Amino acid sequence: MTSSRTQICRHAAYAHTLRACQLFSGLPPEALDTIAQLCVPRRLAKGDFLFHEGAPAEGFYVVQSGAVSVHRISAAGKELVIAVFRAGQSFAEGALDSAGCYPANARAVEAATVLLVPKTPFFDLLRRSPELALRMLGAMSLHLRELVGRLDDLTLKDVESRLAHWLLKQCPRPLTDASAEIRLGRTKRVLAGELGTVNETLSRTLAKWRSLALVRVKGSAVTVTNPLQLDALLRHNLGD
Amino acid sequence: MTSSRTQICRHAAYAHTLRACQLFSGLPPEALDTIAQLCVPRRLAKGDFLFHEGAPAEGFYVVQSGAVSVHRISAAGKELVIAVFRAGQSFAEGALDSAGCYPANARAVEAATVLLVPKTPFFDLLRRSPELALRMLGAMSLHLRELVGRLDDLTLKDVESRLAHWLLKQCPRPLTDASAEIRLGRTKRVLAGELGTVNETLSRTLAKWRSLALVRVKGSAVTVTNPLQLDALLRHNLGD
DNA sequence: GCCACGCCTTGACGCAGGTCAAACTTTTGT
DNA sequence: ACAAAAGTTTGACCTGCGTCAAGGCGTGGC
Repeated sequence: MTSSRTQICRHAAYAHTLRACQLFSGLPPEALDTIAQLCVPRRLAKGDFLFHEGAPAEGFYVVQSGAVSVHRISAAGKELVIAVFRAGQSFAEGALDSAGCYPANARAVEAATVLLVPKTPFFDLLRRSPELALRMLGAMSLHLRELVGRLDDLTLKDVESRLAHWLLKQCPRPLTDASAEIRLGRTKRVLAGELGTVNETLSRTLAKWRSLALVRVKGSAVTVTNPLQLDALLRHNLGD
Repeated sequence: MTSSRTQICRHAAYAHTLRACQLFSGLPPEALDTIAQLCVPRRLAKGDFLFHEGAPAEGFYVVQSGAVSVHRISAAGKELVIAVFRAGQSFAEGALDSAGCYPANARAVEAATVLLVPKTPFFDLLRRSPELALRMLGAMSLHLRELVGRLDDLTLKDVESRLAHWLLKQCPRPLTDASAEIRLGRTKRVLAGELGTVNETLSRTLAKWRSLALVRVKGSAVTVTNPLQLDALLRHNLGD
């Protein structure tokens, strides 16, 4: 039957995606296959929601391609970006616990394909494979760390520092004076959101830096003329 | 030998503490005993550090009594409280992963006793007991949720709303007009820290509410005269 | 080509709330 | 019990940044 053949072919592709994922890399092939059997693919156009806050959790996800933003929306209608996940990353592992509701929204910020790993069967798998469970623990621990990082990004630094920090993270070699062009890959309004501010403030900050010759801006590409200088500014803002 | 007797007695006490902990409650007694065997007690005076950011992780902890604050210190020397843990709660489960460094500091905000569950032997236990691993996953997932909650607490609301929200969480029956006395159980400075502000602002907010007869304050006890009114104020702050 | 719509930029303005300082109160150690 | 230390309150001040509004720039439709 061709259908079973395409089936097998799909599963092989899934297994390949899973192997590329931090969470599962290095797992024995048969384990990957077992997990691949469970996976359900989801294709998302830009802007599509994968799930909403409070919706019953079906499982967790692995990104095959594109980008998915996990965020919350406040009562006042403002959006807080918790994290953006790209190919090879997994998210919503927290959905595995009993409560069974997603605590945030997920929406594709660009066209994306993801694999859903359904909760219940995966749970059974976990029960039988401590090794896998340990990996899940590792992944969640990592998310915990990143979340903590985001927390003090948002609370301990002013907008200027956050932007400097973000730009330096994108630089290939941040601690040299080699100028680097950075394609934002998103609208400035969205970037502002990720940094916990609004586009006007972002614009002003870039304008200020432009006048100091720290950066050059052309459309949605920012050239950091001298990463070292930017880093110095960052340190000065914090340490003083 | 008396020493072995006191040993056994200690372990029994540890097991008791563990059972009282969300993470382990309902586990079969022999499992508790096994874990209790591993535990190392730590006694902390107020202000003592349990561990520092970047220190090699020895394991995770269960609070027996008192309170421990997990926090980071920014380059500028400011302190961000990530969470405060009290009797029956466990923390630093993230330390179990490979990296092996604590990502934050832990300090007793009041005199406390905690049990250290050392990483390596507990890891072996996990490897043999999927059930236990699943519980750990649940616990971490919970922490993840709380952290997310903290994230938008800190970013989406103003201080007044955060305090209102916090007080309402402490009310036994938040959506009635039954006045409730709330013992803060911590210094106001610490509470301010947990809310992401400073004591002056906290003080001012309470003063404002006092003048509106929303609360009465006596020492470190706050009486919410009418939770419904406070809730209305909260909704107004957000929704409008 | 031209219009319209969305983005980006810049200026003006207001305010929540952090900092500094000074007085008062409560807790703690001896 | 008393002094020292820590916590709390209040006032005055200042600043980062969010909001509103007005104009410029780029892109796609027709």
